[in-house]
Amino acid sequence: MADMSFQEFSGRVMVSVEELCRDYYRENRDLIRVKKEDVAVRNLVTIVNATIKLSCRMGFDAMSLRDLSRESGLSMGALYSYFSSKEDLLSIIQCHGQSAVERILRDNTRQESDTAVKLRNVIRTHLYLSELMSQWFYFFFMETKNLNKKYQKISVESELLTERIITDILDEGAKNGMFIIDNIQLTGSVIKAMMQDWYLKKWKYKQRNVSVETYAQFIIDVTESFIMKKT
Amino acid sequence: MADMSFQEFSGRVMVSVEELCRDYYRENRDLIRVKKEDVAVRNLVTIVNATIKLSCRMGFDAMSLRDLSRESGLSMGALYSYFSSKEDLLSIIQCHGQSAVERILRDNTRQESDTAVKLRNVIRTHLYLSELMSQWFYFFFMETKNLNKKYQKISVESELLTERIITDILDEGAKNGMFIIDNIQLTGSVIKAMMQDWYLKKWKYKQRNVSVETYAQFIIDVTESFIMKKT
DNA sequence: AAAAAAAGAGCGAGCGCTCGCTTTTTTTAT
DNA sequence: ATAAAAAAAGCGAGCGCTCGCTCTTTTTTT
Repeated sequence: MADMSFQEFSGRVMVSVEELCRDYYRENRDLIRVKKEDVAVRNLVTIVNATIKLSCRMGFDAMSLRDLSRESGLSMGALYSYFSSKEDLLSIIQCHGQSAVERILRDNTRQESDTAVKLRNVIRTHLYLSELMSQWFYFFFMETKNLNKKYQKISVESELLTERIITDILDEGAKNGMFIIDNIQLTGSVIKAMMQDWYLKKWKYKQRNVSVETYAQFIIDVTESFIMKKT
Repeated sequence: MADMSFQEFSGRVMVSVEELCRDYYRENRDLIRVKKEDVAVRNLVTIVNATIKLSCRMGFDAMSLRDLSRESGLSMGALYSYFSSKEDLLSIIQCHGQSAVERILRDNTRQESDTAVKLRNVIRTHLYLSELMSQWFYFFFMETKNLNKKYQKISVESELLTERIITDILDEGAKNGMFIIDNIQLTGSVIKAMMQDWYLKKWKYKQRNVSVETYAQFIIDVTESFIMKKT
């Protein structure tokens, strides 16, 4: 349900980081030198959170593994029990992180018959999530360029999927006569651009005391004024 | 004039890079070990262009000075005749680059009495410029975070100035009754966000064969549908 | 229940290497 | 011949990463 509270959302996200780490652990038991799942998952969560935090402050490239060691409280050797290279660590967070985001979005946008309501819900849900995971979203955006080709492709597909979710709704609305849209793909692109600004320019909106609810409503207003029939 | 051709624009931009380097050279004759202005400016242009090119490919941080040496055709020692540190090089490009952009924008958006026309011209001009200097704009956006506090502040002010140019026109239109706008600042923000998407997601629009003219017109349509009186 | 043995997890000095930057040598232009 | 400019060589610091070792926890034996 898209109108759920921030608290509910927040809970899901925290659970999600642990799930993400557990997924990674189970898929890579052979590479990870730590055998006990509980210990491994706990430390992975610490490592991932520390990486996101440092990367948002100084960039993943500029972050040294000694920085990460200090921030996470784990030694160099311990870190390398969980991943095989610095590049590997980046891929893990990008890949598993983005699929976690997709899962959360899917779980939180239920079926809805009215197309206009559906569009509003999707915009709001995306924005709420990007508020709660703003550091993750910022990380995804800024660090994609440092990935190898394979993971870069996955990242691009993730970007296009989000856009697709929007354009599918726009398409439905155009077909059932609820919306009037000349260029659906471009419309989807700019909606995504406006949503993206929320986490790329967080400092600006925070400084101006713009809440995510205000921003979401504004994006919805802009969108609807463009696609709804003028009466 | 905002409706000038791409060729005219292109010329101004190229001249501008040279001007930028000449300005920097004249202001820092004492620090630069190369005495002949012509030689110095020619090499500075090469260095700056190579830096932008490599930074957009791999990020400024990841670019080593040996990479830059290879790309520019100048030796390590020669490079350090032109700037005093890698950080210094970043600051030079950011600072002189952004003020060059501001100058170009000022020179190319002449006075215009009709507020609506003025708004259209500004949007189009910004987009055209960001197309011609897309690598520069991308560089400004991605590398701001690596600047020291002083230059970071300058960079933020540059971002806000661009927004201000738009909100001033929105304000004028709201006052003379041409536009109906509830939240001028947020409106300016999302216009800027949409414009920014053009150079942040260049790969996407190129892949879809969206021209900058098409995109500009679309942004103008979205904006006007939101702020113009519905008739 | 206590002691012994084994397995798991963590540590951090140190390796090879590349980085930003400097100094020395060579080339070019006047 | 002299000075300017560029190339070449080299420096120490800090990087990602490894590995020998220790400490902790669990399992086995008595």
